[in-house]
Amino acid sequence: MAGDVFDKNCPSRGVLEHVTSRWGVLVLAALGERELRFGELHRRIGGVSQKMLAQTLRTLADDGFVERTVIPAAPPQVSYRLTETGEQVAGHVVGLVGWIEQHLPEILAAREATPAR
Amino acid sequence: MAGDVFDKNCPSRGVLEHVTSRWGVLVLAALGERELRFGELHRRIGGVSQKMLAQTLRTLADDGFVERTVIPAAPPQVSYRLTETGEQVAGHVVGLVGWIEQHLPEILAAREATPAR
DNA sequence: CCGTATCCCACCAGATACTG
DNA sequence: CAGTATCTGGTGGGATACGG
Repeated sequence: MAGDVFDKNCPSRGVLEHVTSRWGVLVLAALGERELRFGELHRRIGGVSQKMLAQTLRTLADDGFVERTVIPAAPPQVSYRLTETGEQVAGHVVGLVGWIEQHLPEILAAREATPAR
Repeated sequence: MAGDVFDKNCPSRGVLEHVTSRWGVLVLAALGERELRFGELHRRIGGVSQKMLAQTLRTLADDGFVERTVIPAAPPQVSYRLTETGEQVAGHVVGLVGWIEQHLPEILAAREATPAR
């Protein structure tokens, strides 16, 4: 009943791609810190367009990782937070991202060492 | 000196994209189990083309996560294994992938629950 | 067996403009 | 503020064929 990502027809592939998508990772990492509004997310995640942010939030919401809350007001406010399962995936993502940030120097050093190509 | 993935100009972005790329995740997960030859990787990771597998292995090797070993023989053998830092990233990736495989049922259930769009 | 070389295209994603 | 609409192009990635 569990998935197998090595099987090209397994639906876990899709989920994995949503989570590890270019902006998906960063959205999960950002929401892993705290609940954020659309505009806050937009500012927090450098370089993301409104279009891609909205699209990414939608697929993550569809998979049940993110919850969207509309606060009726003028101007309107929409807030995003992780669901319970969202917290769990985000935990793994945050761990991965944190590791990369920490070890960036040695990775860049390895790249320098790469001979001509 | 550490990276910041939320900064669009930080090089950690590039590393993150290599690691979380469509095939990068699966290569790391596969090599997390054991050292594998090119052909074995090709069979293990369903749906990957030779081109993308070679390309992915190259960028992961450049970042110092994977080591390529040529065994002179006829027919030639080329083996891939994780480096020490590679073991560490792969650990996080394996954790993430494993979580998704385990919780696939509830994620799919959440999708079903998604109203019309 | 382990790749590289070419060709080609879908679609991901950016830019810009517009709306409730 | 929080999006959607439209247009457009770059590139990730597939198919096929060939070479060491």
